[in-house]
Amino acid sequence: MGSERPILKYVPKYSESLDRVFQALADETRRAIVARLVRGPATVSQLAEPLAMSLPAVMQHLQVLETAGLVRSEKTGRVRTCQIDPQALRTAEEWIASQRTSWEQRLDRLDDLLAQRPSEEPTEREP
Amino acid sequence: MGSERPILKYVPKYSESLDRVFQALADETRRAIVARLVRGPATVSQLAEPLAMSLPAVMQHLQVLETAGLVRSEKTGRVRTCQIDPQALRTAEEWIASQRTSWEQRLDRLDDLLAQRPSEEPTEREP
DNA sequence: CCCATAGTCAAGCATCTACTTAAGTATTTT
DNA sequence: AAAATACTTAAGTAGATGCTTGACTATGGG
Repeated sequence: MGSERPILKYVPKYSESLDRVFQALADETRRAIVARLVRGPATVSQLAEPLAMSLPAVMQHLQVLETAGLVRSEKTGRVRTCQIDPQALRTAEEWIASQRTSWEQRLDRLDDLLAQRPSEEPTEREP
Repeated sequence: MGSERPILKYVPKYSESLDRVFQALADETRRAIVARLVRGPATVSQLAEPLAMSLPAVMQHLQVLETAGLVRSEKTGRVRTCQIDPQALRTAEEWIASQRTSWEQRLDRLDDLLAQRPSEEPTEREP
């Protein structure tokens, strides 16, 4: 109650695409598919082959990966060939990296403060 | 029936922790909490304040983040103070980076091949 | 002591997920 | 043309998720 933030609540909405990418990567099967495709294109059957589940299940995972923009695929004849699209992967990596950067910068500022004033009350608990 | 892989299917199981981290990051509210904590510790109420949901809902998100190892918290008196634990974030970043690296190495090898033999049958479905 | 604060616990509920099986539809291959 | 291959679609299901409300428990002032 102490603070005077705007009445309008901050409803996060700015990036559904990150939602989809992280959601896609949150499943081990889908990470396995990504890891496979990173080494080169593959057909649906090739992707399914080492996985302990039905073909339709694999297709559903592929759908999730495609919706997330992590994989693209193209059908030629009766064969669908899949490959990764590295852009979405980069987006996810960048979000994490930017958080880490903020964190590290903050630690640096903290170090500076502590170095300047060795016995001060820690600034930690938020102004 | 072309291939002769082992009957034993490859059941992915090696990293539940990546599951939990990516799952945690797959929600915009939780990413907002991480982004907030990256700038310094905060109490549960402070975290909840800009979010358009009930306190218990925020607690549940915090639970997810803690289980994923992204956040640690400690209760002093009646106040619980939360801070990020950057290690889990790094683990996720490293997984993504390792995939990107594999992808880039593969592209490099492909470039080499194409440079050596300019008019050969393409080894891949790749330009 | 009283009561506001800060957080917790427990149900309940509408979705969403990750599968499954069964039954298709195109394309080769023979 | 018939059979095999490579997906695709549809429908169903058990369990996980993201929220809610209501009741409850400590703590810290006044």
